[in-house]
Amino acid sequence: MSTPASLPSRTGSRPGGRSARIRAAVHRAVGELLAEQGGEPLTIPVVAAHAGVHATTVYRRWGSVGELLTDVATSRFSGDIVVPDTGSLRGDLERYASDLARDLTDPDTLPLVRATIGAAGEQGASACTAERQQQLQAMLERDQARGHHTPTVEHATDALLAPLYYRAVFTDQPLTPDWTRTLVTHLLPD
Amino acid sequence: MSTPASLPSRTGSRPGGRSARIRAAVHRAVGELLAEQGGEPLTIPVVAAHAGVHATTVYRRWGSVGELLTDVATSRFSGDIVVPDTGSLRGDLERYASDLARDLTDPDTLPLVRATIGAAGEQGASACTAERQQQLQAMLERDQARGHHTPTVEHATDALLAPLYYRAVFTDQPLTPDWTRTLVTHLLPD
DNA sequence: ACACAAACGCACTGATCACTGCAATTAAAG
DNA sequence: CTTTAATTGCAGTGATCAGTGCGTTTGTGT
Repeated sequence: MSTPASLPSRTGSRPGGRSARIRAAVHRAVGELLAEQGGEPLTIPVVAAHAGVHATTVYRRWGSVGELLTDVATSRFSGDIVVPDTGSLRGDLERYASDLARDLTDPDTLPLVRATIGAAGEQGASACTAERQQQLQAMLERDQARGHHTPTVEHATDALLAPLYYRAVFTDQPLTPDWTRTLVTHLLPD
Repeated sequence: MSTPASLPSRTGSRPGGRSARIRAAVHRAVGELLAEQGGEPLTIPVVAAHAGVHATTVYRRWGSVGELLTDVATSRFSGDIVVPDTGSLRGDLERYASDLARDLTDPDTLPLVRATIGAAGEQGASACTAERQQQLQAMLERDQARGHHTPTVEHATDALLAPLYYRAVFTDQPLTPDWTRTLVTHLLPD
């Protein structure tokens, strides 16, 4: 899945090779096209042309726009947010919710999420949120290991992830810092 | 926008006319095609053929798949759930959340929501949730008129609508009755 | 019944899309 | 350096899509 990092071969699949460069160009093209003309249907020939690559290459590597968007979403939404470690669960969650809100506010993010959901269905949707779920679980388990009373992953998902994604995807209301703090407060009333 | 209901003319635009019949057939075709082959891109010629209508008609009446899906979602998600009146806010919300959960669990609903979001962006997304927001607000205002301490629409949206839609759209977890009741309990701890 | 307007069916057209062999280039191994 | 495999570029194909002009049908008003 990911490129091996400890292979100092002078040639080949190091992260500047041709294959990797094309992949990056296509990913960038998808993001730019979605940001520009968010509503219009994304097709492979258009993406390929905008990336300076032949459509054949895109067809062979990704197959369909759904798989392409899933791939773009997976790499776009992995590693972009780090799990904070402030010492307290409240601090961690406030920081994490704030980071996630900023991420979702990025003008490029929302069109990508919407297009991925539309073209790749459940697979695409999980590509947008899979890592969030894991990160949230990591923070909760760490707090539980400290011997605290910790809300379940299910409850935390309902109280934090769900409102953030819902407001971003389904409404046009802004994801303000005050509001994200309120979400954490409702989850942790103590 | 909608057909006038108080015009008892013997002919014309009563709800069985040709125009209305075609509209219904196209709407039904969209639903069936999305339910069958949820992932594949929906095109106007395919919808028209499946509805037994010529593609030209669909192009002229709706213009694009985005507008068509927005129209389908709007009529599909309006009037399908009635605001309950059990006498207490908790009863109303539990009933309403349960109805909404059942609605979102319908095999035809989810593909429609996802496709509409993908093809019509923010406009499509709001077509799926606009009425929910109003209905929730109606229940809250009615309770407030009784002189009770009522949560804000914002809080209720975060605690009910958001988890329901998030779980349906982004995860594969089921929307069980127990879980929906838990959502209401977390919103109304008294 | 008649005239008028609106909506639909039909037969097209240009453009784009998804896809397929084949040659050329590039990367990896001996 | 040579060999071998994988990836990409290229040109071309059938199929589908989006859109247009025109005749016909359907609905509305006089």
